[in-house]
Amino acid sequence: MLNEYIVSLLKDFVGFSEEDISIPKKNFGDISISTAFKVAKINHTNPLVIAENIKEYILSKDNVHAIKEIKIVNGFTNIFFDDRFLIDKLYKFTHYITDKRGNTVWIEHTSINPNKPLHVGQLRNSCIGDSLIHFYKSIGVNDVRGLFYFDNTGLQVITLLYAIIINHENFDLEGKKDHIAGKIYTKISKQLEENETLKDELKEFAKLAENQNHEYYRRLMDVTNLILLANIQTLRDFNISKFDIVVKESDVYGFIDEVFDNLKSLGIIEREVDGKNAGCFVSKNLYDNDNKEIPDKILIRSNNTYVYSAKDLVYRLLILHLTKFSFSFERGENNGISEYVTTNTDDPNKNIEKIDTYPSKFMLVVGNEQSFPEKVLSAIIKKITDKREMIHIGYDHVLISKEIMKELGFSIGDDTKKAYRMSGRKGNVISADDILAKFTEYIANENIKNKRDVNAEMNKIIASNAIKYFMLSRSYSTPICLDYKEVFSLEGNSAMYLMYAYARSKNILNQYYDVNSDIKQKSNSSVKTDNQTNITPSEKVLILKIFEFNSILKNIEKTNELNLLTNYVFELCNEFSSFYQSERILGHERECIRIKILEEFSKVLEKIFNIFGMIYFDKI
RNA sequence: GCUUCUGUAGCUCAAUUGGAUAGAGCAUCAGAUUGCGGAUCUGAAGGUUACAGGUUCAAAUCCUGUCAGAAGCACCA
Repeated sequence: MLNEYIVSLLKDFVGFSEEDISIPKKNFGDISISTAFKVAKINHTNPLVIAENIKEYILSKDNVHAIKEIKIVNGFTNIFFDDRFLIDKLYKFTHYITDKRGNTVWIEHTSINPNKPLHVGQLRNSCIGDSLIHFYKSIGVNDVRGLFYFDNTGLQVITLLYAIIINHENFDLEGKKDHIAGKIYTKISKQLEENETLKDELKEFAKLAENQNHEYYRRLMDVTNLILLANIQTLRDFNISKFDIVVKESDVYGFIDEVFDNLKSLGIIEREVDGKNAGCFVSKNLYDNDNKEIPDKILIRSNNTYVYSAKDLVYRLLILHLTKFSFSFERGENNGISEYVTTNTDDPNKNIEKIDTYPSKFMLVVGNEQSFPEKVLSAIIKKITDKREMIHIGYDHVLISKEIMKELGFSIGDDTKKAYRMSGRKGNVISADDILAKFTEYIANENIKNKRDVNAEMNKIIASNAIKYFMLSRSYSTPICLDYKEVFSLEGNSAMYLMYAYARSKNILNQYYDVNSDIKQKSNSSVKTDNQTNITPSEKVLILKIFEFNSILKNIEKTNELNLLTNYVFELCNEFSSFYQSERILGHERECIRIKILEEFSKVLEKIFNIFGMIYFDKI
């Protein structure tokens, strides 16, 4: 909005670039330009002189008199806009749309090992991934898809199956299958730690369960599918359901030999003749984005078996259309999971399809501890082609607090640690279901205490919003220490605060619409236009904050950091709250413009709620 | 041991990616309100950005060193 106008004036000014524009923290100006410093550095001149030049330049180009005043402070060029210009922009306000609409952005998140309930750490992953999907859609990218990797093979799930079949653990109990599986898995893990011979038996069992023609394999598929459905149900409770493509690990196996033969012939991986990796196929001579050498990574062991990353690589190459092979997908929503699910059958009765597009931008949301194998895979792909932009969204762990550990029944002793890592084997895990149930109950009690009339369904939605918002409001590199006190906070920068602000603005707007019901039908703007030529200081603060939305969206497109948006929306609601508290809106002589401000405010808020996948209400 | 990341108010986190006077929320204190040591509102206090140097108009941010913490470096999955 405002930035665009300044860019249009300054685009031919030598040394100017769009990044020089920023919104100052205090009342230095409506927007601020720092170009003078850059130019001064190159020319070895005084920045104050350059800033004066910029000022004169802008004023000479400003034919519509949009600018009221320009102040030079410490070398910054600070611009104050004319009220009429701001009002005009308010009535024409539209949200940022990217110029990369034709891009294909595929985002993979929440890869699941189906042997336990989804835990809060994975929930962080889901929240980030799902919100990024909504984000890219909201800025107008046409082809955005959510990918989901389903890890239904490997030792973890086979261990679970062993417990069910050989140890006769009851998987058919009433209840959510992921929770039943989690309990069985924790139990067998303890037994495995204590009993060495059990490990050998498990290895023998694994050979049978990996054989696709064996009964155990079919059973494995059945069990893991049931757990997957339970995991998906959990995500749906958090309003996370935008999965377009599901890739089952079991369907990757069919391609692995041929894809790797290809990689060998291309020289991407080489057999090591001597040294500690003798006999293995390794990736060599890879460089990361900073051109630093990446250590060799074994992909095929000396006994000709594949490591885990190998499967990952094959999956990635197929989905990115970098081999001559491609997945077959079963099409349709009837599987209860997503639009496309991989399959290895060629049953003519089923709706089998190929996907003939691939992403120009592939984003993977995965914990920071995975950054090494991820670097290897990205580097291999970069070696094959530079036509795929690979982005790794790494985030830090979700830890649990001492108090919660105690509550779960772990003896801490005089341990000085403040936070603990979760471990499925030990069973000190907080599942997403548990925290949602606990918080829902907490909200319900709060609402009874405050005599609010809120139904059970709403309590659950409020709880889910709050947890998601909490997860998203931290920058990715910050480890989250889970403590009920913090997650359950309904004050400050929390979802509850935003929902209240929204309900307040909606309340005023609805009252206005009731009185002025004729306006909505007559024109596409729902507000009477008036000839206001000035704005008050408190209005101006809120208007400028609303305009800032677009630069935030632009910035997120560049950095993918969603907490920029949580920070922004909190500040926005703060500005709204103080405006609401100090100024009258309905019945005031400035009613029209103030209603228009509220309309734009609530539109921005709605868009942000949608990005975060938060359900919102007109009334709370 | 090597690599990477992190270190900001008592606590939990921000800081437009090198910008102006480092900001919020809890907690604390002082007022206001009232059947409350509770709830709400207003305000205040709280900082040598782990430490020591360096780079420049400008450093929490970049470079070097030291200290502290976390993760990764498997023929594990």
